[in-house]
Amino acid sequence: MGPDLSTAAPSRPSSLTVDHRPVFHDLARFRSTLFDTKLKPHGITISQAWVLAHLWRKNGLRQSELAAQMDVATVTTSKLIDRLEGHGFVERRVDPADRRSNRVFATDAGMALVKVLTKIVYQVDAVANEGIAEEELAITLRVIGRMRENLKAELARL
Amino acid sequence: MGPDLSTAAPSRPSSLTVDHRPVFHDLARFRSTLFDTKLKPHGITISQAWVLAHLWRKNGLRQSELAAQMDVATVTTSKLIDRLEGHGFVERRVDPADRRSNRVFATDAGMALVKVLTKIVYQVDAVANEGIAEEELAITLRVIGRMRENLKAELARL
DNA sequence: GACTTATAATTCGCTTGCATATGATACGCA
DNA sequence: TGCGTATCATATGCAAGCGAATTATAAGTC
Repeated sequence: MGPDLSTAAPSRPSSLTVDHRPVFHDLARFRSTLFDTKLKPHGITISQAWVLAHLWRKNGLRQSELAAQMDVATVTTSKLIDRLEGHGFVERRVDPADRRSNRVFATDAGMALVKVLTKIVYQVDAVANEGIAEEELAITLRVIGRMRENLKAELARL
Repeated sequence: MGPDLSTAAPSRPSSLTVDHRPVFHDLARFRSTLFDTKLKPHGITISQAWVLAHLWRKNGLRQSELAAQMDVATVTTSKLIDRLEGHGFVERRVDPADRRSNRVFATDAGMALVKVLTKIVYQVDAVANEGIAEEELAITLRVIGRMRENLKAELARL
């Protein structure tokens, strides 16, 4: 006889409280799928689009800075940039001051996509937030942010 | 000049409200990483563990039923089961009543891992929920669940 | 100046996810 | 009975993550 997943009553709410399934994981997956569907006509994916958003705020970031800002491994940004570069949304230039580094610059076409991303974020949020009270939505976003920080800190500690 | 991501003030809270980064995606990623770290000594990943949790509730599910319950493509379960089977946590038996189907059965070793999973879920939640009021946590979990349903419905509609 | 150590990016190999195509079996209907 | 259609699992190929190993360059130390 295994642990009783169906009647477990934790002292405080946990992710199992919802329906004993990985809600956070599912939610992120569904969001990504919807984003990718909406972005497909523009030739990018949601992960690639976030790279452009970072470059929009500060163009010419080094790949390692990009990785740090996105909390992602450098190898991940490396491949994202490969694809963005392949479509002409971004270009790599070796940093003359440090020849190990690449500076990544969004092209005009790349910059234009940030506008598209912003619009689509609101579209996806509109779908996701349907039927949720504004007050509770605000609480949720704050709590989610805190959870991310908690987990990030724990992973850094390991 | 692109859209002003830094000062956009939507009429109601959106995922951009937090810090203009993909919080939901980050959160799921961090959770998975932490889960996989904790599960590694047991020889499974979090995705594989959820398969076992479903079999714990009803052993002998068909792969397509498993996929439907997990809201995942059948090809995904197929490969998860490959790996679980390779480690002896699960076994496939052709359904005598429908020779197209496989019935998937968790072994004793597989069943034992569900207990481990449950414990680790509470551990990860404990980290994630640090410093969050119980009332707000409850609201968040309910809201997250609703968001998942909203997105799932939209994806089904497309 | 030579040596060691640290950092930047990439390559390789792995897991999870998707879409699409294929082969095998089941089912419905004429 | 047979034929078309639907369903189950898998094969293939792609994107996004990760860790570990590798190469090139910088930086610090003796």
